[in-house]
Amino acid sequence: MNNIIKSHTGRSRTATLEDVAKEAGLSPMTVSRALNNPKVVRPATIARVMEAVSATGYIPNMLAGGLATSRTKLIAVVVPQINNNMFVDTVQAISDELAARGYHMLLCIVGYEPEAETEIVATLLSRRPDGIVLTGIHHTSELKRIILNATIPVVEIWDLTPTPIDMLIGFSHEKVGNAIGEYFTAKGFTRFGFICASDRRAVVRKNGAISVLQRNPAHNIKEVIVSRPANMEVGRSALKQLLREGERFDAIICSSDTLAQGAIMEAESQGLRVPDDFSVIGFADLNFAAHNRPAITTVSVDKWELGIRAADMLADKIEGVPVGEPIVDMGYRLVIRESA
Amino acid sequence: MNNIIKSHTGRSRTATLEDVAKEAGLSPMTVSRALNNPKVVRPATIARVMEAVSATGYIPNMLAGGLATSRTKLIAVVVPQINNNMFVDTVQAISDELAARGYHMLLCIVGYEPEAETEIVATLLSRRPDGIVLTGIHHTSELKRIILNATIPVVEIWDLTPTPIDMLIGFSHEKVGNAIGEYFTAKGFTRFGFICASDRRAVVRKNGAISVLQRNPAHNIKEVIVSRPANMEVGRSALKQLLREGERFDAIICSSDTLAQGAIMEAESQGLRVPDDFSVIGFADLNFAAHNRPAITTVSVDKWELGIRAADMLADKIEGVPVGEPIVDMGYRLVIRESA
DNA sequence: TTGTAGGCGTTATCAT
DNA sequence: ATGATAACGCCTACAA
Repeated sequence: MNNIIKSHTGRSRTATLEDVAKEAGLSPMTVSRALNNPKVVRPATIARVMEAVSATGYIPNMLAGGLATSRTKLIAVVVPQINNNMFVDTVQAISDELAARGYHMLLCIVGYEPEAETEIVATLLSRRPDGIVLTGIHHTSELKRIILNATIPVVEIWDLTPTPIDMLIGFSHEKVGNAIGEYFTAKGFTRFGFICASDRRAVVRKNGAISVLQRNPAHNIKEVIVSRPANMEVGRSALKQLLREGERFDAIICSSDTLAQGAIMEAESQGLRVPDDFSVIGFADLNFAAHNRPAITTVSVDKWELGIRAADMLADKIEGVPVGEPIVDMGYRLVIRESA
Repeated sequence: MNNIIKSHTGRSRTATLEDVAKEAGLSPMTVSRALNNPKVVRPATIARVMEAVSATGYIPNMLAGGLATSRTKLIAVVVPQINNNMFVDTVQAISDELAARGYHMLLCIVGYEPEAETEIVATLLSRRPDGIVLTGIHHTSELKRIILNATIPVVEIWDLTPTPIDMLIGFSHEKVGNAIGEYFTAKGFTRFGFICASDRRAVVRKNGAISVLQRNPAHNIKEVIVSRPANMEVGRSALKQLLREGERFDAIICSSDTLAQGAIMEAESQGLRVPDDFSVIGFADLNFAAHNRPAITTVSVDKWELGIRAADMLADKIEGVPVGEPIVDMGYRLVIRESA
């Protein structure tokens, strides 16, 4: 198969619609229609086109197509991190669903600084994506301005607010925290240690829990804020720190299952037993939580479904399919296992 | 700021170079140069342009730019999965490095079937990426044909072969297996259980180990091949399966640290001690391996550095910077900790 | 240092 | 059902 076209300058280039058209003895426009809107083309013609396509090794140029139609079939996805287990499921779900609907995913990993996010999104928009997924609800006003100006569908994920930029799917971090607080209040616990990542949503969960725990006058709370990444090692050393001064706890409340796993490891390495000596609770129901020893009590959110639905909301809106509620509360589930 | 331009049809559109040019009283070409090649433009002119840019809210259109220059500043990255901990570090490293060099990342998660990969890469090429990262060295010949025809720089990662498509950075899975086999041979172990993921590279590692272990006539090997995803739960149930018939082992060889962690959990839940009752070894040195109880003995590869260098090789080649060796062996390191 | 003309590869629109 | 023409927004190449 000879599918490198020699241009008149002698340089080889990749085949274009026009090359295919020549090969098939048709006009470029007919070839374009055969490829994108076959219903309106005679079957025999389509066959000729297909033959010419494989003869020339034609691969459509979506830059040109996008320029002509203002539709790129590109979705930009902006997340703070992917190597912390929190967002990978959601990202993979978004990717899967978008692929199934004929979109490609431009993935941007921007860290936790709104300013960095703003700068990167501005460059992203120069790709003219059909839609954009943003993590969280806290963005610079500059970012909001840029996005609104681009008049592009947006889904914010992983948080909740009555005033999203456009669409939103997530859950209330404050209520997650409240639920944890209520669970331990009901148990009559009073001495708490928090191991909290230094990101905004983790802090909201922590404060949600504290606001409930404080209703009990006997409450006693110690906090350790850990820097990212919130991995197991960090969980271990945070617990070490909490335990250092001989303090005793009823429960250790961690802002992720990874930190909880680390805390449990550290406890056991100090000869303490979870939940006998104290309880440990995590967050997110990461894939190991149910199978840890002890199995980790946690608050579960359906990260996969969240991604699927975010992708669908976006694709629906782009394609003019009526989107139901633009604000979706995915809820959460307190999953009681062995550790608390 | 009034930055929505009304076109003559009355519809609002986003600003173009021409809008900026009008605003600044210059030609579009001068604006383009001020933005992309400021050295050749008078500073005062640049200032006028910048003012007009922010007055109009101009965001460059890279579709048009890419069409004109045949350079997109886009890199396609193709990986089988991201939610198994194996590839996330590498992907994030690639993303970081590409961003630093002014590229965006089109991420495709294609699973483990070469045919699916082929199909998706074909659609990817219609974005005219400047380069492409492929995971592994096993691709369909169709894929190779398409890619060679596109004459686009390629880096294959996470494996080694003398005959890559273009460039390559990775390590030898067979040698990783050999190293594990030799380690246990030296210990005089003879009874082995393998917990192996059903992916091609994992199987190569396993066979690399077995080929060494078999030199000892007394060897005794049981295998469990687990289906993806290779998470902790799967590791637990695989060990359960190995132990079911009362069989005893000297070592359990797992194709990832995640499986190893699961195996250890299961062992302890059955009252067995690692490494007292048997050793367990993993692979990849995932972030929890060093901090597990017992700390997991594993084979470490520098996943982050691999990603950085893959991105750099690609960017260098694209930009005409001389790339050194097109085939880079990242090597591996047997990290002996507590579990074996 | 700045401007003009033409083309990158596709599709919308109007014509046949 | 198919074709011709004119955008889409930018940049290369040449001109001033």
